[in-house]
Amino acid sequence: MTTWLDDLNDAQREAATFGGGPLLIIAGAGTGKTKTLACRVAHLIGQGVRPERILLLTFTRRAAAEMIGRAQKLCGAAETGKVWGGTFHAVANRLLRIYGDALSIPKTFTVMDQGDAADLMNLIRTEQGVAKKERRFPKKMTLVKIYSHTVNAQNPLEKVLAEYFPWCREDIEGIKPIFRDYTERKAAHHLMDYDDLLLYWDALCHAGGVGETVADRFEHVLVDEYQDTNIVQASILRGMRKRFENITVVGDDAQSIYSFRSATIRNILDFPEQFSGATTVTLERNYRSTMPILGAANAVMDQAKERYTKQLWSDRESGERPALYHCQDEAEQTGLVCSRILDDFEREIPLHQQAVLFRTGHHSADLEIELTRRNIPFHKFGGLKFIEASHIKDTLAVLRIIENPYDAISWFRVLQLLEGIGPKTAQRIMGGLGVMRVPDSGGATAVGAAGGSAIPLPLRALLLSPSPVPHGAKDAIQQLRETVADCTGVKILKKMKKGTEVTELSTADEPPIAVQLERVGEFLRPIIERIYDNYIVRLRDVEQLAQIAARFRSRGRFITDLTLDPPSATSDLAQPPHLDDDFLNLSTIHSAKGCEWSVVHILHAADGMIPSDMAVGDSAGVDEERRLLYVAMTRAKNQLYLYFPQRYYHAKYRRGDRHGFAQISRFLTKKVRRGMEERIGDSHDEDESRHRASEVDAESVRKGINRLWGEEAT
DNA sequence: GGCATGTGTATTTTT
DNA sequence: TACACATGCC
Repeated sequence: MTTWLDDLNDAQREAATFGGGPLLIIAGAGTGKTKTLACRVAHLIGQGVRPERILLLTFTRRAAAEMIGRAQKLCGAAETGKVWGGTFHAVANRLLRIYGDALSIPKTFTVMDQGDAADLMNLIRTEQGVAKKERRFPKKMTLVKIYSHTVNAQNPLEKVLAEYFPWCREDIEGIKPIFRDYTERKAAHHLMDYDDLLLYWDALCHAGGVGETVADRFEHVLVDEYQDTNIVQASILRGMRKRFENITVVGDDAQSIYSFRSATIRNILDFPEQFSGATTVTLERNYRSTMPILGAANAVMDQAKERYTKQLWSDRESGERPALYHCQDEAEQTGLVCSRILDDFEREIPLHQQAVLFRTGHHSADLEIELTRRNIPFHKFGGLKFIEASHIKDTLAVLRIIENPYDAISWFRVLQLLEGIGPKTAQRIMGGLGVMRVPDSGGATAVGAAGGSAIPLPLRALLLSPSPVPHGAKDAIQQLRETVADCTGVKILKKMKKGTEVTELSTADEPPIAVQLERVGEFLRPIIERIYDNYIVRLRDVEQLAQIAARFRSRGRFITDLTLDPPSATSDLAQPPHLDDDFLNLSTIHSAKGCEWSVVHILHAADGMIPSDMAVGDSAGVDEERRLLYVAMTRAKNQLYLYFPQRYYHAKYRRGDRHGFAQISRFLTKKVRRGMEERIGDSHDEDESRHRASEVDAESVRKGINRLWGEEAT
């Protein structure tokens, strides 16, 4: 028997060495889920399963890489890296590029992120003129959300509107044709949104013939974070398991926090029915947190009406109780967090063992400023991403029209960057180039089979002919033309034939991708300087993008990888990573999933923040916010701090006054707080906060006095 | 008609 | 901050 199995407890070992057939592992927070799954992979390989016949579906690429790495260490097999690991979306992309032919999907399809989807939605929305009606029509983002909900939950539009978007119910007749057009256009322009990746994978594995081929590629399928999968994903798994019944899913219903992405808890609850003969193993022993932390987290979850009963326990009895700080306002919260972090750092807890968690990306804005001021280095996960910045999208759009010249969204974006070209002219030009014309053979091979030498139609048209361009934009178009030519290795030759000038194209090898990006950067520089305020930073970002690109073999891989697995922190881009650097972690709670730290700080434990007042409309929303707090609390190993700023200057609370008083999060009930140590965040530790305290106005002084005999803001 | 520019406003979470 | 919408300019 392999010795590493001795490290596992009984339940973990049962799961890791389970023979075959469907297996459901209910794994509470910190119960060694990753370890168990990694051991299972190692065990399977040890049993002679070929690594490339194992499919490991995780929530992020990072999680897959970590598990495969751990498995490799355990079983020592060099080829462990051949395990297919990644997110559902990334795996779908990989399979569709191999087997897409069967569904007439062109190999060079472009993956759209949510922003791209919104752009396309907006284009159609404007064209159909629905926006002009007297009623306010749903905005592009709302349309994308409605669409995504509809297809991901496989729910009729009417129901989705009634249930999640009741204020858009009357617009249903306007929405229908937009969605129809949206679907058609994606096909015509070789575009796939995130939902398509799943839908086509589902179609692929349920198709006769090719479906068996795809499914038989894998002997074992393992799925992590199963509580956050949706109906389509469950269907994919059924399709993938028509012959081999070997499927393992791991999850925790108490940590389901992605219902906004149509994840349904039913998948995990109904697993035994969907895969008959399933064995269930429950992991209840928590190895992560001290008992006081676990007790507080359990007390939060005890408020939930419906839940899978499992009692997490830990033998880590010692340790402080979680602390709840009542602060005057956000400034005091910021000061306290900084002091605590530095204190712990002094006590030799490195920064990377500490994390600050919050509900939404901008909740950390004030803290980020202060951290920067005090020279405390940090990485931020979640929130606005590098890739979503408009100048980065501009850069990628140029690459994308070269990669997939039928990508109308990217053309539309790029053309409008040129001075003198707005939406109308852009569309006219696109018409002239033939971007809107679907290649005749209908897709499967039209672009792919053309091979390296032939230039796809729209590019050819751009390089050769002066399509209808307003005079003012002639120069700009010429710049674009030269950029595209340089990036594709095409030479534009002007020759005289029979007295008239003829333009010819000669193809050569494409320059390396780093060179292409440099060229695109050159093209964009004057544009970025013209249209954006803080262009210096943005230009630097574009340069940084070129650095990342250099790591990729092909332009296509680079573009797809960036949309499917965007760098989650700006610092992911720093290259090469300095391992000895110590960074504090800032993260949205969603992005903190699966992580753990010695010390965790949770900001803004106020009603309206956690739970977010966007989510308190129905009880399901409130339940999910509660689970969110639970996830945040259970990230902590040794110390947990929560902060409740009582006063907000936010406009939302403004009612004739400059500020408003908040209420403490409804989840921090008396019972929960009994397990915590409540502290008034005053100025015992630092000059800084003493200084702040002296600035408070009379009202907060009275407030502060009241707090001394326990009266709370209500 | 179509584009550039200015003003007001609403902002969750992510593949 | 980025977007939607309105106005003014060519």
